[in-house]
Amino acid sequence: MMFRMHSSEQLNPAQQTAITHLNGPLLVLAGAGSGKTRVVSYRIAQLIESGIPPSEILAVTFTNKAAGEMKERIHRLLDRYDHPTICTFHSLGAKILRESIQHLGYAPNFTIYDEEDVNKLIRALLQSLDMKKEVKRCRTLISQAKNQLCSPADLDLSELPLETQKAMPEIYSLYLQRLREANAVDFDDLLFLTVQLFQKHPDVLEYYRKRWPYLLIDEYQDTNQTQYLMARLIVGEQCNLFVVGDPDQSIYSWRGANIQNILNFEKDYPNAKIVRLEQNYRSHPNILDAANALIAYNDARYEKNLWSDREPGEKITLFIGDTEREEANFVIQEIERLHSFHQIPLSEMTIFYRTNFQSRIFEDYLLRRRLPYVIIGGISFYQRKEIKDLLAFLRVIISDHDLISIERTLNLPKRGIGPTTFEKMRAEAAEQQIPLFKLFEQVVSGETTSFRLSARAREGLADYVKIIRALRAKKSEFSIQQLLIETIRETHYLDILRDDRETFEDRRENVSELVAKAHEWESYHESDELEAFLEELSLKSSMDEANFTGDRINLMTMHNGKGLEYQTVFLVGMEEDLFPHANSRSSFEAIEEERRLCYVGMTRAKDRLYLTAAETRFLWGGHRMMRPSRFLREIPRTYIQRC
DNA sequence: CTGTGATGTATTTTT
DNA sequence: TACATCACAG
Repeated sequence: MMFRMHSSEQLNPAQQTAITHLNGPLLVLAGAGSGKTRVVSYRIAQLIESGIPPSEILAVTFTNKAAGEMKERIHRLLDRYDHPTICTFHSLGAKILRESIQHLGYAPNFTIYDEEDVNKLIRALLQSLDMKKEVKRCRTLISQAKNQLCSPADLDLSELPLETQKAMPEIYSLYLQRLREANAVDFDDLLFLTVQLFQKHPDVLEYYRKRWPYLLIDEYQDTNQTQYLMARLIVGEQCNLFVVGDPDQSIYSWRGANIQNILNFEKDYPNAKIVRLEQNYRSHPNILDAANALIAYNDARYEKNLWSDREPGEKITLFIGDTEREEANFVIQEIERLHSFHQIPLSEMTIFYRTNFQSRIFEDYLLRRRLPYVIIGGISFYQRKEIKDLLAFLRVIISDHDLISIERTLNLPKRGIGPTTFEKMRAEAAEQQIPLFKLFEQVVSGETTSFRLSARAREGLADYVKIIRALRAKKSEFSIQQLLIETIRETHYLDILRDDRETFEDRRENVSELVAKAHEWESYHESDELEAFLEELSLKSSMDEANFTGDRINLMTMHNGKGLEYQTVFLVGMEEDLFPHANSRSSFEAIEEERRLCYVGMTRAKDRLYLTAAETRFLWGGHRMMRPSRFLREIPRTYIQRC
């Protein structure tokens, strides 16, 4: 092995086997804390050392954070080489579509719609069908259809009201039509359309097969049907597929992840090799054995025996308070105690909860005790209204088609153009088969007279068109940052914000942060491609924006905790209907997934684990009696001390 | 079209 | 509890 390895990073035999694997399919079953990221990075380095050009290697992750960490590791190992492609599934889809989407009849400057955009689109569409209550359900159904690569007709609609069942096919096709009209794709399309592209155009597929003969996939247990097929298509007959995952950490089935993908790997790839990483380098045996005992209650899994050769460590502390206030108070006291008597840094302690709303009470107590903390996840910077507004302007600068961004910006500031007028113009543009913005220009110039507008609306529209045109004219000579500043000035955006005096200061700060970010992006990327900038931002999640620096207590959902580790972990709200969540009660599979989530939470802890609950809790607008979570019963008493 | 106030209803997890 | 949506008036 030519690349340098730190002596502290000696490899065990199983890791060694995985890393030196060269061709053909390999599944690495990597238990929690077994050195998974290290194995993937070393394997990439090993491939390169053995003469494979870095450009022929593609490594796919689920989060930008994981991709970033992997890149960093590889750069450390092999700084003198070109880098392989390391990205998330979604950005891979975006990259491929950016290059080749014209084969599917879209323009390459397509916009990526996020959840909010999609909601707006569906709402508008359901309004015309007089079923606006079903927005959420329709969105989920459409998303499921795309994630499972089936038409909505193949979905199980039996649970739904009859009306919805009947309307679904129409809604779906209308939805697809609107997206095309807007030259936009949704999140699921980044994968769905990529697979369609591969299936309909074998020559295009062939190109990508040759480009990346070596494919690695991290967190394979979280792949959905579309991702599964995408991988299958890319690896082709050669099948140099290296996947890493842990079925016990599959926690995204609600987003379409299919745990069978990893459980059936040997069947899908008949000559597959399997390597098990069972030594855990993270946790004390007490914690690990407790987690093992819990997860053993699940049926759908590979048997495995994760072990650790560390000292047994402390027992898990269980605390059940009378109320959620008492629970929070206990947690904060323990944090203070560990911090001052055991010198445990605040940043090495974390509070994990099942649902976001639970963070509030802990925030209250942390604030009261003046302890620094950070909530990871939650609303992302890029989901804030003021940020979305400004980015929507930038999108309109790029695209004539983008319905949602036009709708969003058209009335900023107020121009007397409401939903009715907007819908009229949208329909007219669709009728004439021209981009919406083109129609605006025609209306303003008097070319189109097929419908009338109020004088105020006409004036407003003229103003809007003038502003967008002016900004477009400046696009090529201005940097992104300058363009952003110009947008803010032209639209008097700060004045718009000033209308709400409560939030003005915060929002103005966010706006200047965005301007700063644009500048930062440009200096880092040596590119002033507005399109690339916007694409990167639309694929950012709240997790990517999370700031882990500084000595602060981290608070987050258990889902967000995956992939992290802390010296001390507090798993709070261990109560039936909260965890496992009430919505999982009815299904056996759903309960198993909750149990896996608990397993993930527990195995984040290196030295200390606390499980806490409350007997009564303010929930659903009233005080409710809570029963302890079944998971508490499933963990053998020998590992637990009651406090 | 816009702004206000009241009423209702939802709180899982998110790339 | 808190926010979103809705109805109504200006």
